Amino acid sequence: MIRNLTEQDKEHLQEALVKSGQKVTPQREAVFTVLLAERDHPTVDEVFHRAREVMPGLSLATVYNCLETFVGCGLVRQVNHERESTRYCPNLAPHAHFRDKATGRVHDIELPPEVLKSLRSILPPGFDSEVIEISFHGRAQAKDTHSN
Amino acid sequence: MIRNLTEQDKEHLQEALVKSGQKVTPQREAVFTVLLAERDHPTVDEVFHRAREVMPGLSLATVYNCLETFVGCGLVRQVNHERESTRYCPNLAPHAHFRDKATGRVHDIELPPEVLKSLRSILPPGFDSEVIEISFHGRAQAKDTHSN
DNA sequence: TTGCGGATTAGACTCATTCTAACTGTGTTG
DNA sequence: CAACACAGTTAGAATGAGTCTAATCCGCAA
Repeated sequence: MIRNLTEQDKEHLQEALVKSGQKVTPQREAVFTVLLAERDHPTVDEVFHRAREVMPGLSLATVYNCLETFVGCGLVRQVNHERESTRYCPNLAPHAHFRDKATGRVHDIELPPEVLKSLRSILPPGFDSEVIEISFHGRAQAKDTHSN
Repeated sequence: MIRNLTEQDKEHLQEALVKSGQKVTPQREAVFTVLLAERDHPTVDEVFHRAREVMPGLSLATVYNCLETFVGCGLVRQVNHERESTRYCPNLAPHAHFRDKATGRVHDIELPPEVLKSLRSILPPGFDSEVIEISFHGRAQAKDTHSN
């Protein structure tokens, strides 16, 4: 179910947008709401269909635009797996992704700072990395209350 | 320059193909040769153009087929970065990839077993991963004699 | 020599994403 | 108030990596 944004979420959205010189619009609120409602790493198309239930005139192009904007101002992360459609994830804490071979679902895997550090340490001198992406692919028999 | 396969490389190719019930063909040899000649993680298109210099009639579809076959029998790995074209890499040792923001080049980063182990350890029970992909994205001032 | 099956081929097709050009809505300036 | 600027939105066209299809090729076995 898509519920409304909490005051806190709204502030978060507004702050991030305004900080990077952009506006809060109904479409952006709708898309952001969808992302927070079900943290299951939806594709653009999934976001589009969910958001349409709330805002029927919304166009696919706008969903692409909104998501790009959010990525640009650090509100959400893109998750790519092989060449499948890009998915979006509002979890900003450093984490890895696990993609279930059987269901296709993506699960967040917590990434302890010391593991992150050991990863950074394998880079030879002269290599300076801003982004590290870690993705597992395999099977999960998890009961999965929440795919996050 | 594209030089011929060494005897060892040929055996490697033949063994892997035959083991999974497939044949050595001139096209497969040509594509494999290209991959080994310059280990710069070429895209399908790049492989196609390089291989054509040696085998002008070669078709793009065949290059796709060959590469898929090689991946299937464990001769090469696919490397994906965001939604860019898939690249191919004949380095089978466990390693991470570093993608240079400035040049777009992909460098292999050695992955020590203990780091790999610590990565595996972050998976909650019930998660069983066959493949781990690690990719860095940033800047490298490396002198780069060899992008491998 | 005929037939079988895997491999190759050109070209059509798919589909996520990007681009384009028109339009909207809001705020600003004269 | 009218004209304008301008970010955001929109529908639909365009792009391009990858896949599919159907015809052909080729080596080998009967």
